[in-house]
Amino acid sequence: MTTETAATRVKSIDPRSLPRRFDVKEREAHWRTRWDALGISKHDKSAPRAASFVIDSPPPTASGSLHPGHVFSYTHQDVIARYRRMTGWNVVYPMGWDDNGLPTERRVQNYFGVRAEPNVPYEPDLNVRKRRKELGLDRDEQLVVSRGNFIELCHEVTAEDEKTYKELFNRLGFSIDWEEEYATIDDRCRSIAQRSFLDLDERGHVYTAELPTMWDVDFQTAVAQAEVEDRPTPGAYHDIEFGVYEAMQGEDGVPASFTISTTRPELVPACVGVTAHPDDERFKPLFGKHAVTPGFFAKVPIFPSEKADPEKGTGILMLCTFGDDADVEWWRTHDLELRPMVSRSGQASPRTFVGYNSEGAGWGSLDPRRAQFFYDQLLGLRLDEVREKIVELLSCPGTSAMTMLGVDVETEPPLKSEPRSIEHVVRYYEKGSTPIEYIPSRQWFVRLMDKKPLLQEVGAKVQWLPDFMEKRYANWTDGIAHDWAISRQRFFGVPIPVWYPIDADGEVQYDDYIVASNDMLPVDPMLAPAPGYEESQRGEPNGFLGEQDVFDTWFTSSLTPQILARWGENGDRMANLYPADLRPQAHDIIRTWAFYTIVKSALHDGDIPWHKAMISGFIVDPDRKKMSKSKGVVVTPIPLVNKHGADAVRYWASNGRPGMDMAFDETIFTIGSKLVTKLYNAGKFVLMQDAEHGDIVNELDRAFVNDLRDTVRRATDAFERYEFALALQITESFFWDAFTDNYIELVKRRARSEDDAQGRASAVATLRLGLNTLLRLFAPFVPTITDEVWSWTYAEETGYESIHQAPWPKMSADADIPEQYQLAPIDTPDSDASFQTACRAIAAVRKAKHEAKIGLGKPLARLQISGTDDQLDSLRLVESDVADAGGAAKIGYQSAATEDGYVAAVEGIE
RNA sequence: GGGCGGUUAGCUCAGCUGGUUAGAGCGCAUGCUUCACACGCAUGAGGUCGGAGGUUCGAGUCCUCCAUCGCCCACCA
Repeated sequence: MTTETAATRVKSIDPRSLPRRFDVKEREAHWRTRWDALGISKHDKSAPRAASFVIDSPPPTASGSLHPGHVFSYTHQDVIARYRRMTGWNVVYPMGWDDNGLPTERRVQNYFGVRAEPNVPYEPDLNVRKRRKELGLDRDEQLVVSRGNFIELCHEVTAEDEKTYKELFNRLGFSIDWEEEYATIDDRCRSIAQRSFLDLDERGHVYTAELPTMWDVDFQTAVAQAEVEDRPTPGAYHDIEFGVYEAMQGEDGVPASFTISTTRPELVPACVGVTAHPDDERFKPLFGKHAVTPGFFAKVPIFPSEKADPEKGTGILMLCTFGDDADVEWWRTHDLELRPMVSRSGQASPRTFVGYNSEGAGWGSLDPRRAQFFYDQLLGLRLDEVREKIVELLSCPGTSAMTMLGVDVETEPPLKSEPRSIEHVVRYYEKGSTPIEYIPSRQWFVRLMDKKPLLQEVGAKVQWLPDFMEKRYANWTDGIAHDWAISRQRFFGVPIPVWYPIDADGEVQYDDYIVASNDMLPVDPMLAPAPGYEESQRGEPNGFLGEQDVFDTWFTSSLTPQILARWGENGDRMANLYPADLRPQAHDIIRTWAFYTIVKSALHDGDIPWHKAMISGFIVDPDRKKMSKSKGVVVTPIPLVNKHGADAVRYWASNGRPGMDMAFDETIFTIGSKLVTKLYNAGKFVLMQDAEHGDIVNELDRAFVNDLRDTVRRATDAFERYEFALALQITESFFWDAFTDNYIELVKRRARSEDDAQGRASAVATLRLGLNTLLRLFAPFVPTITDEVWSWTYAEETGYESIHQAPWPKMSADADIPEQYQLAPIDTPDSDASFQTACRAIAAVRKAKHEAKIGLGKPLARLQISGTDDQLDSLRLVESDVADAGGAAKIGYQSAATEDGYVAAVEGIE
């Protein structure tokens, strides 16, 4: 762009004609439109990798609620993006929506009152509200719809939710390139997620298996380790007596019974073993023997295990299918029976008991008839109901294992005492409300347990900002205890692109699964037949079965760098955009988003997904609790923007340093507003000084420019280290203290002087250079007000219609900017400190005037300043400006021996 | 129990690789309608830098221990 063409479009205006107040809302709307028209957020698609700065921005969960944390971390990204653009980078700043997954499904369920069932047929043009009315459904009754109809409703809801986010992002002036918008459920992302699966399959990193999997019984889906959280939950210890089989057989020296202590009595029917610590003298005689469970009379092995804690409960415990992680581990290592009693919906499933000598399937019992009688009372009950019922049953002497000793023995109930209430920590799915169960089910997994060294190595190649965040990643990676369960029994997600052959006997051959070919993507195996089959063969012998599960949403969102770079598509841009430069994100999702993204890039190409990860903190309540978790008032961002304006909100967010949590404190918004006002007024004042400008020759001016140069250098250094909050602070303090409070006050008379043409021209030039430079330093933070002031004259003078197209101030000669706004080095051999000298002297004058109760603006009859001889020599260089600013005609000098700095003595005019 | 981070003026936070009397903003007190700005300007009060040891000529800054707050992980019988 040249000055000539720009000048025809941008006309300077007279600052005197500007309104007294800056109308924030009106001008912000104006500038948003302007930036769109100028295309400041667009990137050059032909630019080579080395010229581009690629931001792997986080796609928000569209159905999640907006909170100040979004404003906080997304502002950080935008500040970096704007800075990088000004420093000449081809910034690629996309935005996506993470819309698939459970949050959306849950919102649809609540919003429309529907539930999807896999085998319900699709209905075109279904009007849910009308249908509910027709059926006369109550508010809390769910309408059952097909998978296809449910997905349609999900799309409807996410489209609305995305609008809300987009509005906020636009209101805040984020310089997102909306041409690079994507949604994790769209065709492109579905293809890339499925392509990722095909590639992992080809490399042997995925497998399917029927394994005990963490399961949420409400949502009826598998969950991954990263989605699990611990919650303190009330529970109760139940002391339950088990019999000892060998004692019943008359063996000597073996106790007849022992008592375990459990918080999960409902799992007694699923008991498959008993264990205690090998060194525990109390139970040594029991090892190698067998226990008999109360009520169900199963004969289960008793074995020693180092993992049992003698201090806990009674020191001896029962193992079930499956109470927790440890049960799964013991089941695997000790070759125990499998007795799953919990259904996928969290109820007691139908089970048959058989005698130990019987043929066929069933659970072995020493007394199958009685076991079945008791178990049938539990059938179909939810686990919490099962617990109550079991407690009731075990309170009857008839359930005692001791009854197996013989009819003559006087027996007592197996429940030895009233349950003892405790609070313990229980695993929950983070979005669920019922504890996790371990349920054997067929799932897909990505092998991680053998990849830890690779993941550590790749994670270490990423530069983490701040650097200690790397330890969080390393910690999590080190603590991985399971492979990644990637299949979810949900609807609104990316289908897993596999089919299973069905043999002639109608058996599904899960291990011989058929994967889609690359040219089929995206594909839904529930709708499309497997390669080589006809749709008519679906579900038939010698036919195929389509996988009905979808991927975990992280499976797709972990591919955001590849999605931007269109990995494997027509128009693949991997060479130009991959790996990305910067991954900005919050620290709570290091274990998920950052971790899985590294998993993907490490497994696909053995390398990093991005060079740097900039981790932002949280917004916390004044009481230091995570805001999203607090029970207090939820602050939504749009009203904040309405109240304070985008620049002020951005100012607030910019004060948060990477990695540091920030308390939500509304006074910071006020400070931001004040800065905006000050920039407006200082801009008006400086540009009103419209005498001709000339060379910067005056001593004070040259020293000021040197300090300005120093500010630019420090702010730039801070930005290069991603310490934008520091850059802002450096700029702000120079603007406020040095520029408006001191420099402007020192030269405002000279800038209008009638008799010092050279000094006047120097002051005007310096004022304009100072404002021009400071505006550019502020531009990434407060884009509206800086562009507003820029537009008054700088747009025309420089040819940059928007400040956001202008270059960042450089310390060396800069051909991109008119000479009068360059910060070329200034040779000031003996007066580097002149500006500081003048500031200190004028401060002394102000203090003296204050103490003498003379108004600051009042003229002085006499002004005397004392200091050491050196100090006075230095002051002489800037004498006239200091005298002017102090309101005196001249300065009297008084030599002082002590180095207390300048001290002024003043006399007012009568 | 393990890891990480914080603990500096009433409040929110800066203090880089250790170096003179520890900084900012808000709040507070006092004064000023100075022709850009009262969403302003000026002046001032206010801190034994969580505690205890140690290294050093010298520590808010380094080391050790402790306390406390937060986050993540482990603990789930």
